[in-house]
Amino acid sequence: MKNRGTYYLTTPIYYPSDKLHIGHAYCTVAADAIARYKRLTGYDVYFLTGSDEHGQKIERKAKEKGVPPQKYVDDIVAGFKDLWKLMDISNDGFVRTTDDYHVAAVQKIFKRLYDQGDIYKSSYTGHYCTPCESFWLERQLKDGCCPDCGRPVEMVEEESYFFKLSKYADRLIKHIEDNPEFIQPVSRTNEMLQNFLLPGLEDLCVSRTSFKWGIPVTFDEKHVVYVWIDALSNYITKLGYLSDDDSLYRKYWPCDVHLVGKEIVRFHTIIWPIMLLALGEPLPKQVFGHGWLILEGGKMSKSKGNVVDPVKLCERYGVDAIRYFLLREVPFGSDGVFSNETLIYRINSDLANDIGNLLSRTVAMIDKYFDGVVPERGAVAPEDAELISLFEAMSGAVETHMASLRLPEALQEIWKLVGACNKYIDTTAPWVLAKSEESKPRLGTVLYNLAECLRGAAVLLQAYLPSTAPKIFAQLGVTDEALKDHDSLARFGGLPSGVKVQKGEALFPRIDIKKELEELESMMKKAQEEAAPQAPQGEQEKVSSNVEREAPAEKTAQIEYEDFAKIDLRLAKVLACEEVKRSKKLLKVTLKVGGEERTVVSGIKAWYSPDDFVGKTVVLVANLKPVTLCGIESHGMILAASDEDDVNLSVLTTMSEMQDGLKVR
RNA sequence: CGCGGGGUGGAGCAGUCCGGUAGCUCAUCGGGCUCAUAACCCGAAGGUCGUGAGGUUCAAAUCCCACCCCCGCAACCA
Repeated sequence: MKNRGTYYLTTPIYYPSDKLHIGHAYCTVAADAIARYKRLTGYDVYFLTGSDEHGQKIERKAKEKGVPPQKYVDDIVAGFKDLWKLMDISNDGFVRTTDDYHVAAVQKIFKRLYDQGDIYKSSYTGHYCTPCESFWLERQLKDGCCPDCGRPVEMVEEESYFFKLSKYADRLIKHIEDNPEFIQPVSRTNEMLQNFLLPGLEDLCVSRTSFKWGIPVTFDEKHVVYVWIDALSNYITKLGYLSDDDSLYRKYWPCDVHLVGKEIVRFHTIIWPIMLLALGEPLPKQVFGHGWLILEGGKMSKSKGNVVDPVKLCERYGVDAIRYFLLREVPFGSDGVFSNETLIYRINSDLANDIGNLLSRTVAMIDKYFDGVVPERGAVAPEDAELISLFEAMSGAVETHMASLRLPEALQEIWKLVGACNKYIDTTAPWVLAKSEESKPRLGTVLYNLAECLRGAAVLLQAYLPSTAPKIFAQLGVTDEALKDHDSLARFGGLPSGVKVQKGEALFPRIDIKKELEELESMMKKAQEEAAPQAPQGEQEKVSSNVEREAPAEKTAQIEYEDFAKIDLRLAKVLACEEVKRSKKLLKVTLKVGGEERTVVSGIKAWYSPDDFVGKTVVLVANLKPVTLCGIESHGMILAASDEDDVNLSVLTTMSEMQDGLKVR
């Protein structure tokens, strides 16, 4: 096989605050298919995935569980590795940000950027807004006051290190403009330029003192390195960057593709390249932002959660069925829909009906008419020629699509041949040929052609369905490794006559969709009932991400009556209500509370129109700290009840008419 | 007027840059075949291409204008 050079690709490193969901699986399976394809076509591939293990959220979760953070992440990351093993992921490396080499390299990178003046300490001297609990940079202030609430800010000392993003912005803009391939799909390029790069970048906060679970800054022990430098640099630390042995780095960098979710394109196309520019290293050739798997019906995720668990899906339908679905269903650059129904339709039509059945009928006929021995190939009839040219065009067509990472289209090319074979059977009608001895040679040719086409499809399928391809080879009696090689696709006719086929199990059993959906339905109900008492550890409706270190919801503990009494609940009458412009969620409500009039901003626009409200009596948290939302100061909070997914929401009111201003207790 | 993407037969999409028979997959209906996993093959029905009896043109899904709706990102569900 020819050697076409190196190919380095990565997935994001996932955050082990929870188990992985189908979206992570999607990204990793896509990367795996690319990696396998590149290996198949003669590249020296390095495929990296991993885990991003630091941060406040992990620290907190570990504490809740009562285990050290390291132990906590060890357990979850073990689960990551199990999943990738289950899903036949062929990664060459797995980077953990708690690994020694990573920690050491990050510290060196941080120090280096500091030494050369790209990272500087800025002790936020001054601009803290107590009500907002926010620090502000000098230039963010409005007339010297908090840009959020407009109050004066206090001078408070809270130090942090900053990275001078703006210093390299011009160079990055030029690079992006000169290299249209850099951000894919191209539509994202505009988004990055227009929204972030051209308006001007803020310097980036790259250290924290508010938590400990991170990589210490060597020259300032109070600080740990914040997510950006810690997580993004994984792509080079794993290759030995700044270590004693950086041979992998020298071999594989710059990266060919960073495959990332569209939500983190920004970090990978702005922060990461600027880090590399500052380090004087070459930029990755491409950052590809894939779409999401959207769960059908939007936010019904938690109820579906148990089925969207990739482990459960693989157990139920088989790894390759799930891989196929993921690779086939999400179009280039946009989102795909996941539902049990679409999944089962895909499995049935493409896998069971088309390719599975094709193999089954082909092998069965060779069995029946030629005692299981692949027959000789005779003269080429016109309908054969058509099939053969399709075969010979296939690998090129797949290559074209793979070059721009259009995986669904690549698969479709293979299925074109599969479809043509099914039609070919109909046209040639082997069962008719079998009736007379004189058409036996023709029958042999037909069956040979079918077997050879299947072999060809299987060669390419090694990249996408790594456990199915060998099954096809086995049934066709293909053992010679050269016949599994990509080079063998250039010319039709590689399969030798005389080999024995081996009828086997159906590749993909057909699923009875009605029964299956009913069964899933009842499973779901059961799981819901079981899960009900506990806090649901939900899937997100949008999936795939790392670099998401937000504070989690706390469990509600019991409180004393005195605690409750601190809350001043009052009845309030709605005098006026209007929509807040430029806001999807907010209504501005004017309330009468006893003798007092107040303005409250409430996030209920999705459920109520202003007219619903005027004249109603609502319950107000009257002694809540005021905040500014969308430029309007809100004095208090209106109580409302809502279900888990915020599908239904109702504002609380009184059963009978009561005077506003009255205390609620 | 924050930035971007999108509205095409029942569903999901292609076609729009470079105007000229509206195409694909799935579902539906009819037929064919029997090698095969009730699979496969052929055919049919089904579309005012978001709206404006708007502009340009011999000709608009495609170009121009106005408006409506959806979905992301950003900013705020106290």
